[in-house]
Amino acid sequence: MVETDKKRELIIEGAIKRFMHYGINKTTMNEIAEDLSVSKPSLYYYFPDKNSLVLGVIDKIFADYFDIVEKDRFADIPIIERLSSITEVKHRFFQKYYMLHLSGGSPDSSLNSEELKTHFLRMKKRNEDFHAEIFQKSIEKGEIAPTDVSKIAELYLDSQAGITSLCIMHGNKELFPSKKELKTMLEKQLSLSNIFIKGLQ
Amino acid sequence: MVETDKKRELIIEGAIKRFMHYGINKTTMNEIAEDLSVSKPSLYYYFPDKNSLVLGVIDKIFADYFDIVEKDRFADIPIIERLSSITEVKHRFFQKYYMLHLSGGSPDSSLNSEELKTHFLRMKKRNEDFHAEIFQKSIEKGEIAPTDVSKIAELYLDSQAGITSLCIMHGNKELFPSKKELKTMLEKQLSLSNIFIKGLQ
DNA sequence: TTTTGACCGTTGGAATAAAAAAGTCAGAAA
DNA sequence: TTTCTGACTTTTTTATTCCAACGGTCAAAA
Repeated sequence: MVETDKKRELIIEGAIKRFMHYGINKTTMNEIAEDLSVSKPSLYYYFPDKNSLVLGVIDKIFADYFDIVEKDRFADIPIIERLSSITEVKHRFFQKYYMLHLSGGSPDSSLNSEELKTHFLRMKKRNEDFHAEIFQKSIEKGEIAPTDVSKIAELYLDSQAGITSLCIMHGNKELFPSKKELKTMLEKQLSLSNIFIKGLQ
Repeated sequence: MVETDKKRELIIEGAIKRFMHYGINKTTMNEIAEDLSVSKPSLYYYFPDKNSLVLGVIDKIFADYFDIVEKDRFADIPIIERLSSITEVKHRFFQKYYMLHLSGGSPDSSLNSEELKTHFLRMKKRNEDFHAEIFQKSIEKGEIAPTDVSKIAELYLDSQAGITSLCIMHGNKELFPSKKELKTMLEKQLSLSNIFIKGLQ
């Protein structure tokens, strides 16, 4: 069983490599199989369908994200620095996995299953809870005034995601946002984050 | 000449009615002409092409918007109330002209000419200048701390537009956002606006 | 100056065919 | 028994064709 999990991990990593370069829709199960020097049915032995594989990929990416941002969960860091560092992590992930279009709410996929959507909502919820906790701790430290941390966390994340969304929409219709756009996007997110926190004091 | 302008106005108003209901792409020049009980070449006598007509329509809508929001430009109103009322006006326009997809940066149009884009940028700039002025006056009144009002106006408007953008993207893939989505969108924009202003104090 | 019927070149959407992808299965290999 | 595969079927995507409908023009009438 542990061998099986290892294989699943290997497949997911292989899939990620392809997805990062060509996106989910432009990557076929055959290509993933060939990369790993196995047959397509082998893939289907470990994943019942492409959807499940995509789900596995997304799970791994989010797990990596949460691993990083939750690392100093209990460290005593001013909330402004805390959120800035999270924004930068998110920015790295955004660039790295841009081709998967994870920021659009649903990934680059006609495999636009309900399963995937609910999964996304779970991730969003987890991120909101995580941020709510940050706000809660900050309130207890007296950095910011007491509020409904759930609501505020949602609003904060929406305001940040909104900037990303704008960047994607207004972007040149190229495949990839330019370095310059990415830079101004990050700057805006950091500025907005700082003003937001200040507004909660 | 003043007669010509009147006719142009009439055509624009007729076009707006169709655009509001069916969007720009799904409205034909013939339909607009028939609505006004004239022939298609008559339209082309007043507007060289559909692009120009669309441009006229957009100009009118934005003129209406600026007429309303700039009305109490010199009134002594607290900035929070000021921006709230602007947000609500914008919200009304967003709903009313939703089918034209003016919020997406470029309108619902394969007529996606450069002319149109630059025009949009001009409108955006004007709105930014207008908001910068509001921030500037607010600084002079001592409501908020001095800052780079241009930068702040841009960031403020991006944060608001970002929420709209999210609402459009995440929305059910229906033609029109639901009443509920619209309501939460407005609430988020108002909350964010208030926090933003507080963050500038 | 303004308006029109008749006309032309282009385009976008429906329909179809062709290609490629997802997914299955009986059976072999380990 | 668990893992894997070649050969297969079914579904989806892409390419192609075609035609109505659209944007746009023009000579001539009002």
